[in-house]
Amino acid sequence: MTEDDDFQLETFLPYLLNRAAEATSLEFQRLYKDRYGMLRTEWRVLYHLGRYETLTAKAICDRAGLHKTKVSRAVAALEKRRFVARDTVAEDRRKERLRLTPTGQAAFRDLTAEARRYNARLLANFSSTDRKALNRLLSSLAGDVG
Amino acid sequence: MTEDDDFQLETFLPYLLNRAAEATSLEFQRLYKDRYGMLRTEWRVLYHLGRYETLTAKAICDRAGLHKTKVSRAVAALEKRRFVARDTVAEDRRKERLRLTPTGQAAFRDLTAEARRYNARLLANFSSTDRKALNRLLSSLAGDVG
DNA sequence: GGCTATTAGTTGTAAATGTAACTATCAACA
DNA sequence: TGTTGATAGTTACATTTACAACTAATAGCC
Repeated sequence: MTEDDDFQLETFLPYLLNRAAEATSLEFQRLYKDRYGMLRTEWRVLYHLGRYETLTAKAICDRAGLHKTKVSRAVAALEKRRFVARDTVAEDRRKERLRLTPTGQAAFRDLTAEARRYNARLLANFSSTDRKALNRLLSSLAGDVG
Repeated sequence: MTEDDDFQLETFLPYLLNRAAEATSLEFQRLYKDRYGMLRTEWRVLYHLGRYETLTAKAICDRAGLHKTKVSRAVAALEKRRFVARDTVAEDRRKERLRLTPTGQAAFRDLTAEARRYNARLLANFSSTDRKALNRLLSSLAGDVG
C-alpha cells in the first residue's frame, strides 16, 4: 500500500461529521427526551410550530426537510401528549392547521432556552473566527448556497 | 421575544452538524449499500479488519466506538456474505479472531479507494486553511483531545 | 478444587425508521 | 357532471436499532 493509496477513516469527512454530530447531540437529546419524552423529530416539529405559530404538516415537511410519514407520526405523538392541537382547514379539508397548546408553548420556551445555553457552551471554547468558520463550512457542506 | 432570547435552529451546532453529516454521508452510503449490500456498521467493521488484519469483536468495539451487539450483528452479516471469516482463539475460547476473506479484502480495497476519491471531492472547494480548520474543529467537537 | 465475579459474544424484544401502498379530498378539464 | 390526476395525510410492513437478558468461558481467590 503506497502512501498515496492510503486511506484513514480519521480524515474521512463524513466520519468526522458524524462523530461530531453524535457527540454534540447526545446531551441535548437527553434533555428533550428525559424532560418531555420527545424524539428528535418531535422536537423539530415542536420547534417549527413554536417559531411559526400555525403550519400544516406539509409546510413542516418542506421547512424542516422531513418526510411526511415522520412528521405525521411526530404530530400524532405530540398530540397524544397534548403539546399540539389541530383543526382541519374548512376551505381544503385535506389540510390540517397545527398549533402548539399552552403546554407545547411552555415546552418550546424551555427547550429553546436550553438550546441557546447549550449552544453557547459548545461554542465557548472557540474564537469568534472559529465560530464564523464553523458556520460557513458546515452550511456549505450541508448544501446551502452561499 | 427579545433579540437576546431569540433562538434559531439554523445556528444550532448539533443541527448544523447533523445536516452536514447526513448530506455528506448519503452518496457514499449508497455506494457500499448498492454495491455490496452493506450497512454503515458493516462498512465500519470491514474497514477496521482491512486496516488491522486480525481483530476480535471486542477490539473492534473499542477502536470503532461501537456497541458489541452492533458489531456482533455486523460480523454475522459480513460472514454470511463471505466477506469475513472467524476462528475461535485456542488460548481463550470466548474470543474469536476475525479476518477478511479475499472477497472482503477486495471490497475493502474498492471502498477505501472510493472513499479517498469521495473525500477529495468533498474537500475540493475548500482551501488548505479551511481543510485544516475543519479537521481541527470537528475533532475538537467530537471530543478528541488536542 | 470450587465459589463468585468478569469478560466475549449472542439473542429476544420493543421502539424507531424507511418505503410503499393506502384513503380522502380537491383541481382540471372534457 | 364525471373522470383523471394530483395533493395531504395515514397506515402497514419490513428493516434497523437500542437495551436488557442471556450463554459460555475465564480469572481470582478462599
